[in-house]
Amino acid sequence: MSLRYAVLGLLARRPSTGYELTQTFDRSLRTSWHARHSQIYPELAKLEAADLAEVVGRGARRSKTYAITAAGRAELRRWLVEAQPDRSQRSESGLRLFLTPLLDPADRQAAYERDLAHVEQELAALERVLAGMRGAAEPEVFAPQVELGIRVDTVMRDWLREQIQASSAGTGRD
Amino acid sequence: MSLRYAVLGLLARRPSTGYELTQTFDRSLRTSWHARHSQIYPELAKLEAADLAEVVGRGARRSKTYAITAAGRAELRRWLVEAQPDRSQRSESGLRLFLTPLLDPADRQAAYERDLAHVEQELAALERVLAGMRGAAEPEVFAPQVELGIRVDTVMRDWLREQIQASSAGTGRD
DNA sequence: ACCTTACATGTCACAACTGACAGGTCAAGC
DNA sequence: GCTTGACCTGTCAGTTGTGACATGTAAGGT
Repeated sequence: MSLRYAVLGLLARRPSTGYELTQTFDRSLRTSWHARHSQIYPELAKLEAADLAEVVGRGARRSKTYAITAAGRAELRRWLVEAQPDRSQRSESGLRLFLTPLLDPADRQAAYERDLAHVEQELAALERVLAGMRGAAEPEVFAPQVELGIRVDTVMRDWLREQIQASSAGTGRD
Repeated sequence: MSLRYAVLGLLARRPSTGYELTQTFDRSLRTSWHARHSQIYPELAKLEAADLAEVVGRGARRSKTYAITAAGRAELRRWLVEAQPDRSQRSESGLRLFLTPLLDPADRQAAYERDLAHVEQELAALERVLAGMRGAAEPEVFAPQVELGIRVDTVMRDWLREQIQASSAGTGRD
C-alpha cells in the first residue's frame, strides 16, 4: 500500500500531473520509494475512484492535473500517524555493500570506488537542492529531510574512503 | 534477480538450511533486502536446479543444508563486480520520514519520537553485534559493515533529536 | 502423558512491480 | 515543411513478493 501513500503525499505538496509525479519519483523519491509511470497512472485512477484525489484541470497534450481531496488528506494523515511502520527495506546497493567483503581485495577495491563515485555525485546534487531551498522565497519545510540525506551520504563517503585506504594499505606496496 | 544473489551471498559465508537463511534475512538483511521463507525455499530449489547451490547434508526434522557451488561463487562474483547496480530503493520508513513535514506539529512530534525510539533500539543491537565480533577468535570481515550501520543510525538519531527539539521549541511553552 | 514452543519445509491465490509496447502532442531548430 | 526531442498517458504479459494455509518434528516443562 506504500505506493498509494507516496502518490498521495506528493499530491499533498501540490497538484500535479502523472508525468510530473513520475519525475518526482525519479528525482526525489528514488531513495525511499521507487515507482515507474506504469504504476503511477493506474494508481492515480484508483485514487480518483476512491475519492482520495480528483482531476482539477486538463492542459495541453491530454494532461490531467490531480489534486488531493479532503478525504485523501485524512487518509494520508491516518497512515502516517496510526499505521504501524514496516521497517523492512529493499535496496540492491545496500545488499551489494553488505556482500562486498566476500570479494578478493582487488575486486573489493573497485566496488568501493564505484560506490564512492556515485555517493559523491549524489552528495553534490543534494547540496545544490539545499542551496536552492535557502534561496527560495517561502521557507521550505522539507529542508531538514535534505539535510539528513546530506549527513547520511557524508557518513557513507567517509566510510568508503576509509575502506579504500585500508584496503590499498593491505594489498599495495606496503 | 537480487533475491538470488542475496541467498547466494549468505551461502557463500557458510552452508545453511532454508530456515537459517530465513532468520538471517530477518536479522541481518532486513535493512537491505527483505524476504520471507515462502520466497527463500523456492529460490533454493531454483539455485540447486541451476547448479549454483547443492544439498550437502540432511539433518533432523527433514532439514536440508545447502552450500554454494564453484559455479555459484563465480556467478555471485560476476554480479558483484560486473552488473551495473540498480540504485533505486524501497523503504516504507524512508517514505514516511520524507512525508512527515506534511503533518501538523503535534503529529509530527509523535512520528519523530516513534522513529527515535526505534533507531535507538537498532543502534543498541548493532553495538552488541560489533562487541560480539571484537570478542570472536577469527577476525570478522563484516565488521566494517556493522560499523557503517552504527554511523548511519547515529546520524539518524541525532537528526531526529534535533527535529524533536526544534519542533517542541516552536509549539511548546516557548 | 500432555502441552507448548521452536524448528523446519513447502504451496498457492493474490497483489505489486517491471519492461516493453503503443499512441499521440507541442515547441524549437534547420 | 520537416525532424528531433521533450511532453504526456495509457496497457499488458510476465516476474517478484505477500500472507495464509498446510504439515509435521523434536525438546522441555508440568
